[in-house]
Amino acid sequence: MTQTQPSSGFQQIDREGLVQRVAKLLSKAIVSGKLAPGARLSESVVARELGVSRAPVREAARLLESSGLVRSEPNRGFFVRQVSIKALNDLYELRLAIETAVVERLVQNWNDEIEEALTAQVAELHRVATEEADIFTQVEADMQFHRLMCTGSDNPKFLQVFEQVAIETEFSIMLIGQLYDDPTRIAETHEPILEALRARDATKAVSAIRYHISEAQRIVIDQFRLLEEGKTST
Amino acid sequence: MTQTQPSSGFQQIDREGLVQRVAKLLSKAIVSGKLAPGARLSESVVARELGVSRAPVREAARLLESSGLVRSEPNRGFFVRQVSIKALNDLYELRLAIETAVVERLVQNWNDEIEEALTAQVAELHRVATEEADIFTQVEADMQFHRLMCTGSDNPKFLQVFEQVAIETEFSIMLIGQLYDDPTRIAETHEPILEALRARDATKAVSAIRYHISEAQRIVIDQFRLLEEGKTST
DNA sequence: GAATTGTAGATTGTCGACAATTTACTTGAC
DNA sequence: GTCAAGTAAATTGTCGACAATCTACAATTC
Repeated sequence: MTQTQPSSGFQQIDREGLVQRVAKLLSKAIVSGKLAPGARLSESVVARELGVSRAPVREAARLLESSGLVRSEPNRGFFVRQVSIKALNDLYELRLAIETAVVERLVQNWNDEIEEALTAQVAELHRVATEEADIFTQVEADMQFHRLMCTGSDNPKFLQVFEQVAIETEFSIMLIGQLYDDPTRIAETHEPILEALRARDATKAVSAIRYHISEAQRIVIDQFRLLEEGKTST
Repeated sequence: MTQTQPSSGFQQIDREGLVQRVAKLLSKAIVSGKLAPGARLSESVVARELGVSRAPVREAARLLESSGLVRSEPNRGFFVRQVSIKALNDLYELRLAIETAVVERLVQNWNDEIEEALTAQVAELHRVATEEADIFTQVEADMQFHRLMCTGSDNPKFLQVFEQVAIETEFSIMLIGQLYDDPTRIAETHEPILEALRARDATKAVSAIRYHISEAQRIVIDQFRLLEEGKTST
């Protein structure tokens, strides 16, 4: 057993398959730019580098394929998918569709538990903005807010789709995080959503999330365009 | 550009990995009820039965996991996920969110090519309703209409999500197909959507798709409830 | 010299085998 | 009789090896 019974405050250890760990490492390498877009993702090389067999690498790659980070060609292997401006646009269009539906459901399902969780997360967003310098932590906190909303929608399928695009989303939020001079700005942009939800005002909540995501979309794409120009001019 | 060289009208052959074929077989077995919901999906048994190694079965199972048909527990293997009334409800809520966004985009992107494809597909729906007795063929045609809409939205991510839930959707449409006495009814329910799109009337198109999906949702769930009651009383 | 064909090297696709883990059963104590 | 611990069978997780396929380059022809 994995420590179910009486339980003396032990933490769940590892208990995460090799596949998941490899997948996490790979996605981090891709998002951070260590693996160039379009680059071939050789199974043998990755396997050798990580000191594991090719089987878990293959499965991890297929996992990443379903989340859109890599694409596979039969008998040719896996390639790092390149994020284009269009891809980012498409990503935000999907998020808009999903999260609009999520907040609509949230207004219906609203309860103290959800309110507490989201309120705490906004507080956490403020905390990491002031106390933590690390951008990655801040991005994680941002993601967590949206993840909590999906969880609270009581529709696992919404959460599933969110997790599917989570890595790319994280990547895009990273771009925003680097843009804002003042990190507290990130925290503030989430407050109108929470307020509208608290008031259980569906119309207001929908327009709040639409505004939130559209703004993020604009910023991410502007920032990405800058990044691209810098790259081509080198 | 699926036709590059001089080309002498040959058709693309198979070119589909063993993994994909196994996945298709498994999903068909699940939705057809051959594999009971909640049942363990033993790698070795499936592998032996299909005459292949366990590796492709594993990968196929992981593929099905991302499409929600099976769930995996570490060190315990894969299990057939059971479709509950709530799961069907959730599925249709997701479809509603996605396809609403899709028709909104379709109105913007509308062009002759899309119009032709969708018109032809409605005609095909009528054809299979009258000429083909096979329910499966009819369901395939229904799916194809929605798939074409997603493709036409020019956002690959919408199509991706659609394909993710495609198998479950197919399963649910199968229930509808069995309900309608008159198969042409299926074809007819798609016409208002196409008409609204032709008129490039976003508001009308959205309400048409909402009506279409909501009706399907109602029917599927009623039908499923009937099926469940029949099962428990046995 | 350009285009096609042939060949060698590398890479993926699939397999069977072994180690780690879980499950079902038996045994023993209370 | 019930519960716990121990043990054996079955199953998954991982591995290294071989076959099928692709890629790049050399050889050949026009």
